[in-house]
This record gives sequence, C-alpha cells and structure tokens, in this order.
Amino acid sequence: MPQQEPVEPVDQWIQEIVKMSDEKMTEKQLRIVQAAVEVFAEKGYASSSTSEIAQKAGVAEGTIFRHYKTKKELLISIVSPMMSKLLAPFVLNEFKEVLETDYPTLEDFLYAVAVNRMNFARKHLKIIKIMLQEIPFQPMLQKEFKQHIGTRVFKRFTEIIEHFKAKGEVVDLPTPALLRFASTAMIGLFITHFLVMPGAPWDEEQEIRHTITLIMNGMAAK
Amino acid sequence: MPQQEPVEPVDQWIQEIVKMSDEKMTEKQLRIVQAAVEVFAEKGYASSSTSEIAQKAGVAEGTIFRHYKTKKELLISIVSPMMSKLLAPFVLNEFKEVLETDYPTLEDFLYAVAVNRMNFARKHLKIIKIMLQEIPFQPMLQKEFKQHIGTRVFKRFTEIIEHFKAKGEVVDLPTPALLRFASTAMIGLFITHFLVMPGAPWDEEQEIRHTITLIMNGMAAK
Amino acid sequence: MPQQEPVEPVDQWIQEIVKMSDEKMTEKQLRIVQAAVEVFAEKGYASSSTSEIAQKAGVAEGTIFRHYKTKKELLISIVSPMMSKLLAPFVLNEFKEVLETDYPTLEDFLYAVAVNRMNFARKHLKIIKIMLQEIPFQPMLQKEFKQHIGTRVFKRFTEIIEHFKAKGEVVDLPTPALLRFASTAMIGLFITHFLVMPGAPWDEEQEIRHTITLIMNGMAAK
Amino acid sequence: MPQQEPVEPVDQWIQEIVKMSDEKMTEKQLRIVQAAVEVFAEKGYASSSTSEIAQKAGVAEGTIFRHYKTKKELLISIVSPMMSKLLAPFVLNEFKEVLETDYPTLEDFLYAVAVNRMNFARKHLKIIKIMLQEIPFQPMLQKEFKQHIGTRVFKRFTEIIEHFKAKGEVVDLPTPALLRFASTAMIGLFITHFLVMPGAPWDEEQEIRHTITLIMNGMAAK
DNA sequence: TATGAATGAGGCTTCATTCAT
DNA sequence: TATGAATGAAGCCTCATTCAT
Repeated sequence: MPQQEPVEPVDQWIQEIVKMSDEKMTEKQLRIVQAAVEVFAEKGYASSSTSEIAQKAGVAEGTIFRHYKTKKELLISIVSPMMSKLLAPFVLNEFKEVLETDYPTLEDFLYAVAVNRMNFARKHLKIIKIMLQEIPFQPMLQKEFKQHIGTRVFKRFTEIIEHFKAKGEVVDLPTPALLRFASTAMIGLFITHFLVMPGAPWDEEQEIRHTITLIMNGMAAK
Repeated sequence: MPQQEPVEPVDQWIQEIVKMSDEKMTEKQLRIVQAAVEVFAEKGYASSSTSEIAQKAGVAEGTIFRHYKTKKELLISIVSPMMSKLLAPFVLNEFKEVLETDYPTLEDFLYAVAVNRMNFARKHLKIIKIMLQEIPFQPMLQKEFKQHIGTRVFKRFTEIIEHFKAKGEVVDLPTPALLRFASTAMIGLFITHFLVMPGAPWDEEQEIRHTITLIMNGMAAK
Repeated sequence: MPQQEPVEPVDQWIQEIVKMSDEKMTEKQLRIVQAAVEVFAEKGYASSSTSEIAQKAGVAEGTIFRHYKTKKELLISIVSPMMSKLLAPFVLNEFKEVLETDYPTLEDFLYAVAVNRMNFARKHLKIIKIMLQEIPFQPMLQKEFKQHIGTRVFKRFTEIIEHFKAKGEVVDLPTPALLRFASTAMIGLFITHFLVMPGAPWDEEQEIRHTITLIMNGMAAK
Repeated sequence: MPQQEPVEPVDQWIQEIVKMSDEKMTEKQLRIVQAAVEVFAEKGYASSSTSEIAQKAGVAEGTIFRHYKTKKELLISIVSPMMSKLLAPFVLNEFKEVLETDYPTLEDFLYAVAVNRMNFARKHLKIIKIMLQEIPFQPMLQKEFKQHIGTRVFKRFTEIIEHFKAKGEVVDLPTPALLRFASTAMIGLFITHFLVMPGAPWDEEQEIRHTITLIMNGMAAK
C-alpha cells in the first residue's frame, strides 16, 4: 500500500491539457452552454428543448442558433472536447516513464492518476453523463470515441500491461482481458458512486485504494 | 479452475422464473412490442416515433394506443418485466444453499451463473440496452431498479460475501467495496462485449473464466 | 377568315386528356389544394405560409403534412399535372391529321385550338400563374418543362410548320424563328389579357381571330 | 430590309436617359446593391435573406439597414429605376419625329431601337428578371408599371401605329390588337433567348431581323 | 458610418393522441 | 377490435430588424 503521495507530479504533466481550452466565449454563449449541460443531463438530449435551454440561459431562443447552427451542434460542442480532455492524460507519451520515474510503486501511480481523473470527472459530471448517454446515438461521437480509445488509450494501456507482464509482476493472462478487468473495475467504481448512487456518502480515498488493491491482487503474478 | 460443468442445475431452480411470463398477447400486440424494441434500441426512446413503430409492426397507429395508453406505458411494459427477469436468479432464497450444495467450488458456481445470465442477456440484448438507457430518465424504472437491486439483490450478495469472509476465504475489505468490485468487473465484461464492441470475436467461455479468475484472485484472502 | 366553327371536334380528341385526372381525394385534401392555389397565386409560393393555407382550408396545419410531406411537395403536386394537361393537346400524334382532315383552313384549326386552350387556361388561371412564377426557382418543374416543351411540343410544332413550308404556304425563314414568333404572339395574347390586364373587357373571339390573322399574315409566303 | 445602320442616332437621343443615374453611392452601398441583385435573381426576393446579401457584399448585416430601411426598400430601390430606364426611349416626345427624320424605313428604325434595348437588357438582365418576378407581388412596382406603360409608353406607341395606319401602311385592325401583337412578338424574342433558353447560341442580328420582318408582314396593309 | 450580437415573431414540420368509422 | 385521418401543441430553426458599441 503506497504512502500518502502528493498528487502534484501527475498534475504537472497534465496541467496544460487539463486546463480548459474553452476560449473567447461571450457571456451569453457561456450561459447557453451551462444551461444546455443542465438540461441535457437532466432530461437527455432528445427530450430537451431548445426553448427550455434558452429560458434557463436567460437568452432568446434565436440566440442559441446564432452560436450553434443546430441543436446537435450544441451537443457536440459540449461533449466532444470533454471526451479528449477526460482521456488526455492516458495518451501522453511520457506516461510510462513518469510511472517508473516518479512513483515508488505501481499502486502509487494508479492512485495518483485515479484521484486526478476523479476530481476532473466530479467537476464535469454532467457532461460525462451526457457523453455516456449520447455516444450510442451520435455517430460523430462514436467516431471520436473510437479514435481516442481504440487507437490511442488502448494502445498505451496495452504497452504498460505488457511491460509489467515482461517483468513478471503480472499474471499470465491475455492482455485484453487484463485491460478490460482493470479498467471496468475502476470505471465501475466511478459510475457506481457518481451515477448509480450519487447521494451515498463515501470516503473517496479509501474506496480508490480498496479498488486498486483488489485490481492489483487480481492481476498479480501468483 | 473448475471442470467444464453442466449448466443445467442452475437453470433448474431458475426455470420457472426465467420462462417468459408474456401471457395472452394478441398477435398484433406481439408485433407492436417487437417493433418497439427494435426502434427503441436503435434510436432511443425519445427519438422513436409511434408511427415508425406502427409501420414496422404492420399495424395502424391507433392500434398501439388500444393496447398501451401512452408511448411511455409501452416502454415500461417492455422494460419493467425484463429487469426482474434479469435479476431473478439472484433473488432466490435458496441461492446460498444451492451454491454450497451443488457446486464444488465458488468459481464453479459463479461460472454457471455467469453463463446462464450471459445467455439470457444475449437473447434480450436490445431490451437491456433500452433499460440501461432509460433508467436515468424514467422515475418508474428507477423505483423498480432500487427495489430490486437495493433491497433484494444487494442484500443477497452481501450475505454471500460475508459468508465467505467468515470462512476466511475472502480478504478483509469492506463488503460493499468487494461487492462493487466483483459485480462491476462482471458487468464490465458483459457491457464491453455486448455493447461497446459488439462485433469483436471472442471465446465467451475463456473470457468468463479469466474474469472470474481475476475477481477471485483479487478477493482471495492473502 | 374562317366561319364560326364548332369547337367540339377538337374537344373530341382531347377530351379524355383534358378531363381532370385528380382522383380519389378526400374532401379535406381538396380544400387544402384549393386554399393553396389561392394563397400561392396571391402571394407567391415563398411568401405563403402553410398556416395561412390551413386556415383558409379550414383544417389544422398538421393535416397539410399528412397529405404532403413538405410545402414544396404541395406546390409540385399542384403545378406539375397542370403543365402536362395544359400542353397535352399539342402532343397528340393525330394532331397533324386532325388539322388537315377536320378543318377547312389552317386558321380554322388554330382558332379551335386557341379557344379550347383559352377556356382551359381561364379555368386554371391561378395554377398557371403559379407555374409561371415558380418554374424559374424549382428545378423539378424546370425538368418537367424541358421534357414537355423541349422534346415533345417543340418537335410537334416544328413538324407542322415544316409541313406547311414544304407546301409553299409559309415564308422561308428559319423554322425556330417562325415557331417562336407564332407561339409568343399567341402566348402574349393570353398573358396580356389574363395576367397583365386582368380587368380589361375584351371580345375574346375577336382578339383571337385578329391575333391569328396577324400571325398568318406574318408567316404567309409572300 | 434595311442596310446595316449605325445604332448611334438612337443612342444620341436616349443617351442622357440611358446613362446611369446612380448617384453618390458609397462603395459599400454599391456592393450591397450588386449582391442583392445576384441573390434576388437567383433565389427570388422572398427566398433571399439579408444575411446572405450582407455576406456576399462583404458587409455587416446591420449596414444594409443603414442604407435601406427595410428589405423591401432595397428591392424597390433596385427595380424601380430600372423600369423607367428600360422604357425611357419609348417615352420621348421626339420619338415619332426621330422615326421619320432619321431613318429611311420603319424597319430600320425598329431594328435600331431593338438592338439598343437588347443591349441595355443584356447588361441589366438580372434586374429585369427580378422586376418581372416581383411586379405581380409588389403594389408599388405595379403602380409604377401602370404609370409608365399605361399612360406613357402605350400612348406613344398608339400614336405611332395610328400614324402609319393613317398612311395606309398598316392593316386595318384595332390598334390595341396591333400593338399587343407587335410588342409581345418582340418581347417574346427577348424572353425566349434571355430567360427561357439562356444558353442557346444565336445570331442576335438575324433573329431580330426575322422577328421584325414577321411583325411587319403581319401588320402590313394587304 | 459601420458593426454584429441579440431578438422574438413566425415558418415548416413532427408527433403523440383522439375518435368516427 | 382495428383503423387511419385529423388534430394542435410543441419542436427546431430562420430571418428581418434593432441597438449598443
């Protein structure tokens, strides 16, 4: 079990990516986006009306369409950048090096990353909910999802797992199975606490540590 | 690792529940339900139109409303029974006894249950997809979900995990964490293969075994 | 100058074409079409609103879209059949034979045809006005116009003019110039009295005769 | 048939009218007018948007409304002066005198005028198209049209025709019929070649001569 | 003078639901 | 029971026009 580690090192190399790149929005446009996030998250994209968004944003309905050609473009403009920002740290080239250089144990590293992403997710919970809801129905989001996950994040994680397998620290099971196991256990933690049981009290640090412990135990070479 | 086991024993005690309780539907009504499942799964509930459902079912639009007062009632009538059927085996009182009586190892038992539920899910994939999509937006479904999971399935699983903890076979971590870990790893397997990567080829038996192995390793008392 | 001739012979061979082929319309659909003709003719297609059409037709706005998928489809459904009906008599194969068989002089024949088409046009004046207004902006109507005029009516008229040229009765100028001259002089008569000066009193029979006389004089071999 | 005549004489007495009276327009205003002509001609007035005009003109939308109070005023400002310029030569008081003084034959005169107006029309084709399209729907244009045609051009042409009738050179038919015949045959030539078949190759000089020949033949006292 | 963000009325179209047949 | 024409509310979007800068 890792000692309490400062999260900063991770944030150092993510910071320029994590920081919001939503530049130069007018104040009304910002209000539109915020209202859209609220309404989409509450009712789902298809059941949300632009008139309700406009009302909640305190602008005229026509103003929405001055900034976004269609309702769908408004959705995409919200969800699409979130997807890349959410996964950005896992795409970095230095990922593996940082992992070995800056952290005493794999668990430490995973914990740092998990906390960082958890904080990010908590901050953008509604957008992530919208993203999960709409990916099945929006081909454009599917495309972005596949590009990000399929060809970048997946590859990076695969490298890391095989690195540890080569070192004899990870059980000899197929890499895809290991990857799926680890990621769904972590994502499951996230979804359970943020989406399935949003009200339940929890000690985030403890929960993350337990989950990582279980994952590590599961994957450890016997 | 368990030997190849016949799945039948599990089915024996689920059979009366798993068996369809779709009673006395007219042929047209059946066609409506089938069409609705197709369309809801493809476009999502809110983006589906009753006219498209009617057309695909080969009935007049009015006919739908003769059987279901509203579009939402049609949705509920499809999703609601599926939820209980999907979780039914985990609610049975004899669950724990069967587990200890009929199966040599815990892994054997989990494998049998997993295969059984996987087959069930494959058969009703579209409805499950609709269910997952609509639970966040349909209070009635949320209520049923909470009743089933929160007060019945959760309780049953908690009992079982604590049973094994008491026997010293499971690591001493909080039961909710263990439960979440095990279930999300299994559900993650399901969602990955059925929903995220529906086309990918896979050896179901192997995948289930690997996942259970990882879960068991993770939870095993060290 | 021809004696007063009965118009019937011409009508005999056009009758089955001239007769309306608008079959099996519901009463509401008929009211929609009538209202649309009124409004389109008065304001022009682009400046007409479906809500005004619905109101004038005494139906709900949605009812229009039950019968016509779009506003443009409503326009096309009105104008397109009119174009072929208007030109139908000029396309008939027996045109030239009838001309030589049933009428003592070319003038008689032209007079009969002119009266027949004038009556038809008067009856459908508004639709013809819409047609003329919208052809420049509706590619589908342009296509139909080219097919009808370019490849059928033009060809028929060319044959007839060359027939009389061969008989030495028509001046030796290029056939297209003769055709254009004769047709625009006739169409000019129509447009002047029906569209440019709709209120002016006139003796239709006299006007037609004068115009034909002038056309014949103009084209006569000197 | 007249010899090739210089067109200048006609232009001499039209020149001060034909010359553009577009005074003191800013460069932006000019660009707005040009863009409006393009867009109105292509899509029709009602289907054109001020935003498209502004974009094509390279100005802000608001700039249009600084120069023209409404969209309709922009239309009128374009079409209205064109109408008078197009018909100006036919309104001149000296018309008849010029006719008898400067040209050996009536045909010569008509040819000269036709060529002159044809050139003018070719130069302002789009505006004329807009004019023809919008007269039916714009009361203000109708008013101007009636004033120009009804009380001035019509009167002038009537005088000329009756002048030649008195001289025994024109057939004894009602003057309005003669006038309509001649004008629609000429206008028909114009519309056919410029609007109905804009792409077709043609020898303008020949076509005008043929048409005038046919008109003269038609109207000649027998 | 010029801009362009903002407006809100109005346009076309969809759709769940009703009802006479 | 089944139909499908009809409804009208509501949805998305366009657009001429205004106004603060």
